[in-house]
Amino acid sequence: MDLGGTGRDRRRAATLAEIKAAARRLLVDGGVAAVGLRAVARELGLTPPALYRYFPSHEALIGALIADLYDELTSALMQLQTTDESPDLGERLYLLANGLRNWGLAHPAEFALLFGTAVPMADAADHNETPGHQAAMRFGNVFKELVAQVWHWKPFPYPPDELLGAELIAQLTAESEHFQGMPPGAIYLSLTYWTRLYGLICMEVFGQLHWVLPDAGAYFEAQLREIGEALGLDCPPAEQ
Amino acid sequence: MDLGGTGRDRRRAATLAEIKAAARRLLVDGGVAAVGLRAVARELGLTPPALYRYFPSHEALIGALIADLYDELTSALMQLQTTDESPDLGERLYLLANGLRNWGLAHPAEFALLFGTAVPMADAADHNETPGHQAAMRFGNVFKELVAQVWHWKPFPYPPDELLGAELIAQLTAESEHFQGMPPGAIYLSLTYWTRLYGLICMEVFGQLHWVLPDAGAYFEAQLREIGEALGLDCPPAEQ
DNA sequence: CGTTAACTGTTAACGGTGTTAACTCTAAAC
DNA sequence: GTTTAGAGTTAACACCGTTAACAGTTAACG
Repeated sequence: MDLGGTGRDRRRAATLAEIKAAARRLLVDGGVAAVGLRAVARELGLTPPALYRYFPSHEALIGALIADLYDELTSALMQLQTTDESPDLGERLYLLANGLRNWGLAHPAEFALLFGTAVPMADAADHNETPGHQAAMRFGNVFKELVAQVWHWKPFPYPPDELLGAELIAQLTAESEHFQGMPPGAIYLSLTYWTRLYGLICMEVFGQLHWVLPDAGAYFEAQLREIGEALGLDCPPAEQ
Repeated sequence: MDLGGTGRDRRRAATLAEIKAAARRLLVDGGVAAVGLRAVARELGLTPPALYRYFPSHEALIGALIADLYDELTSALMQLQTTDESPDLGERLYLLANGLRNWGLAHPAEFALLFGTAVPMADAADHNETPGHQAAMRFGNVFKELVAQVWHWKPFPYPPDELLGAELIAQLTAESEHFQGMPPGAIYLSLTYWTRLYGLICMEVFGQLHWVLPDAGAYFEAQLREIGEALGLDCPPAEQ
């Protein structure tokens, strides 16, 4: 490791990292609104226009921050899996779910930046190839791949096609290649797992569950057990 | 109705309504960021400081807009129920769920303002008695009351206490009075219904489902059928 | 080595925002 | 008919993202 060298591009990379670190710092205590171009510049003793040598706009800076956060979350979840030695892939899914929740609870501001109100009316069909979007795809693939592994490790029973309807089956079949050849009914159950997990964590982190449950931890555990059993996984029972 | 009278307080109420109408208009095409104090003033030919005769701050204006939107959504959902003549309360729940979804899809900007990234780090325990919060409570009560009516109309089977764990049961029991005396297990199922519904609609409206399902309508229908059956309700089958 | 070019940072300025203070005018109140 | 409260104005402040023109340093090249 030859960090801090005198090379010019290394100095550039260093200040670039400092910028993103300052942006992260401002994000943590102050929310998304607090990470402004001038605030970041002020944080490291620079004048605002200097940042334009590193990012073409404020939006680009936020985008880079988003991409970094996605990658950080992705690698954290992947490391959580590889750490697990047991061959029980269901347990890995359990670890992934809890890992995502714990990350969100530990970093609410970052979580809000990544998952709060994403593209209400942006061009969805268009090829928005922003680095943040690519990082989000890599993040989504972590779940996709694990759930496909779980399926091929121990195929779980899934609802019959008649129960889901022809249109939904058609859509799910089109996505089969992205799920390593899983049948549409199994993809449906996997999607249910993801949807419920995502909704639960968002509601808890964003505080929309506090007005009915003071501590959503026990509720989350119960829900996780429920959706885990829907995938034929045996989960740890609730402690009495 | 004596609208448009020459009274001074009536003139005040009229311009107040105009302000909120302009804010709503800006919100619809442009998102939350577009509804600025100066933009609203510009919209109705006033100078920015004039608005301070009606709202103490920009934040208060947004708050009033939020409260109005909550009330609009609440009354829309309540009217949807009272319109239903049939004694099948399960169908009313189905109507409520679809009504919420349709409102979100029809008014994505308003939906994002109400349900996107709410209070990531705000004081939750403190008595934040903003009009928006009160309106949100009234909105939540629509679901609470209907689900309690459904329970007393046709009690549905619920998971045994041992399966949920002692801690969760304790929390749910504490909320029993808000659910008209429903047992904790039934409250748990009701909460599951709300959680899944909320998560589903948020993901669809915010476009976080497009990258796997082009049209989430069929998926929503299937999920609604699933969580409806969990409450012992017979839902319309999927059309083939 | 000396010159040139690229890069990093600066200052000054523009238009935008929310907000305040001081002032004018009009319409209700006594 | 005088007084008073309210609605609206202008001017200004501090902040924001962004751009243009300029200075200093540092690498590259003949």
